[in-house]
Amino acid sequence: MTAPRLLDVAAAAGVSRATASRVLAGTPRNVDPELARRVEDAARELGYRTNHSARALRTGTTGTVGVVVPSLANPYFVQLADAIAQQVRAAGGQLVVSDAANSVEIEAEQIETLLGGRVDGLVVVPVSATASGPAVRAAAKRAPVVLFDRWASGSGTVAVTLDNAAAMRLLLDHLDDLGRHRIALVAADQASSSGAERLAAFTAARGEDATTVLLPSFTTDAGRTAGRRIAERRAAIDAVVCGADVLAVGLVSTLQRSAVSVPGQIAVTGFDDTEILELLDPPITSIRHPLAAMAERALTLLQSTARDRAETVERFAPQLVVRASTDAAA
Amino acid sequence: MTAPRLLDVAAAAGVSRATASRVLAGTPRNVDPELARRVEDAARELGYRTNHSARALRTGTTGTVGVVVPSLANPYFVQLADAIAQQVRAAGGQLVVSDAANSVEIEAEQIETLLGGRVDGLVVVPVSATASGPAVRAAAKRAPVVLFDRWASGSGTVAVTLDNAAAMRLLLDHLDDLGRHRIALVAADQASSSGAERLAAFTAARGEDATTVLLPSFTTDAGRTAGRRIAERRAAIDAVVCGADVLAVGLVSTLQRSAVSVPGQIAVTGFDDTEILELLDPPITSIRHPLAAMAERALTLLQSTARDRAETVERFAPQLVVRASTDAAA
DNA sequence: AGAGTGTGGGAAATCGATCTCCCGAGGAGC
DNA sequence: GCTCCTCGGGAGATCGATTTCCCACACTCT
Repeated sequence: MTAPRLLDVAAAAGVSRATASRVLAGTPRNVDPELARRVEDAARELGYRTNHSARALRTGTTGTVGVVVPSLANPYFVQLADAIAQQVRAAGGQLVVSDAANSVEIEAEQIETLLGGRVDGLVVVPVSATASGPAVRAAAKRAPVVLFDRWASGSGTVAVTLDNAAAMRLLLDHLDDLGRHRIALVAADQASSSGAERLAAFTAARGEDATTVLLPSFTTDAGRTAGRRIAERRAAIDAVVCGADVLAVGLVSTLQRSAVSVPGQIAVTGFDDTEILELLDPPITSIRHPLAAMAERALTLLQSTARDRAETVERFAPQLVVRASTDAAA
Repeated sequence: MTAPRLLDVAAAAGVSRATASRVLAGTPRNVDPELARRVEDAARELGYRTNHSARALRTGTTGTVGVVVPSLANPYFVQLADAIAQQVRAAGGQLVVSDAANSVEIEAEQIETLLGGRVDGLVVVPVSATASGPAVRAAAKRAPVVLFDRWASGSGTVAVTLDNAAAMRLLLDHLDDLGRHRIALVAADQASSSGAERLAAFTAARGEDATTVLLPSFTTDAGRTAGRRIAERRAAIDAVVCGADVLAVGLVSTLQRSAVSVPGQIAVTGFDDTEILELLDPPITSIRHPLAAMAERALTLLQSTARDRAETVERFAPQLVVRASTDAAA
């Protein structure tokens, strides 16, 4: 009762292993349709499944892609990983996801494990724009690597990201249109490229002395802290742009607790358009990433073995999703 | 510049491939310490990495475990998968996670993909206590399978779960101790074993005519709906037990919006102790699963090839985590 | 009819690590 | 001093699919 091998299928169909392989693996080689049918029938009858280890050994590819994200506790990264998983599966592969626990060291370990393991390529959402570079660069020598959502300097690798500057402009213009001009930014994780870019874009648009609250990490708890500070200055502010949804959720709940109405007194926006936005009343305006398109592009880049591609950053267009936290009519 | 093979290491160390393999793979066979050192040095120097495809082909095991969860949109399942990932990595393996999108059909597909793929064993959190059985049973013929967190009848497989009845008792006793006796249950997904068990335990304790609100799915939105219904009956109720944290979150936010104070007028408990509990004020009392211990047990079961083990359910003891949603002093 | 062209399909090498023999050397026992 | 045993370690088979030759046959063209 051992599993049937290609040899068994070939024998049952009365052909050689070579022919059976050509038929089942779909090698672009002409095979007599009659033989092909016999092989397929035999395979079906025997319940044949190709042995991936053997194929991997012979072809040198595993059909598995690895992803390293900063933290799976942030639902945005879960969504992101899911978008990549969709693409990978559509291509008949598997995805292995690792969590870097927001630590550059653990990130390096995870990258190492995945590479030492059995992946054809790696998609990395780097924890830090500076400190993640070396590990990624080292990894890129051993397998194709693409950065995703964030870049890391010194990585020597392409990055597929959102156009954060454009996103910030969308948000600010939207708030301006609503007559909100005293806008504060609540930003986190300046060490990440996305955090830094969002802050930079905000500062560029509103000037150095616009109110900003900088937090260490993209967590809801940090959003709470920000909420307290914003509540104190409620008189001077009529809108808050948050650098991440998780921040916005914490912020809104804290504001409401302080009897600040949203969007009545202060409008709030998030960033990333995760599902947790629906946790609160009101639902929160946010920026949607074109994750499917980005994931597709990332996988295309992984496959094109152009490993000498320069350290470039591709930016995808964001989309503004208006909800009641900025426009009560929405 | 091709990757070094075991042969190269053996040559560099002046030994045979067999010896090099014994040293590097740690086969329990005595090897001269001097030779072992030479092999290790050579391996390090050459930057040797064992080719997992070759090893997998030869040994017939891949070192990869697959997990299928009902939905990664529910943070509890993300935590659960993470707990399993920890254990698997500790054992030097990899984890592949799949999302069944709360559908029995997609679940069957994912199981099929993982098995066809390259996993040594499968951990499944079945979507349905009845409908998931056949797919699991079929899978169990091809590879070791362990159910996790929920069981499925007809699966012919062991399940490692929480003792939901005990958990419900913990919650009800806690509420009783606080003087809350008019308790309602908000439950979801009766098709899952956990949903059904929680409802059954509640009914057993409080009687058939205790207030229950049944919802189709474990989502925050469902929690909102429940919130509206509970708010209507606020006079008759002083506590609500939710069958899942995501429900509690939606419920609390809706109650508060309806000017029902928590825990003042109505105490609320969750289930699963996920991190989103901290999203709201007040933090929500919940039940913590001993996920690490459960994951460890599940992997032990996977490894013991006792595939003829009967269809049994192992239940782990829950832990009550008291927070301000029931006891404002907490 | 013979040479040239093309096409389907088989035999055997190959991927790299592991594992089963089996041999040789050194030590113990009588 | 000889036999037996133990233990380290090497040669080669093996896992199963892919892929590279290369042969054989059929058909066309001169």
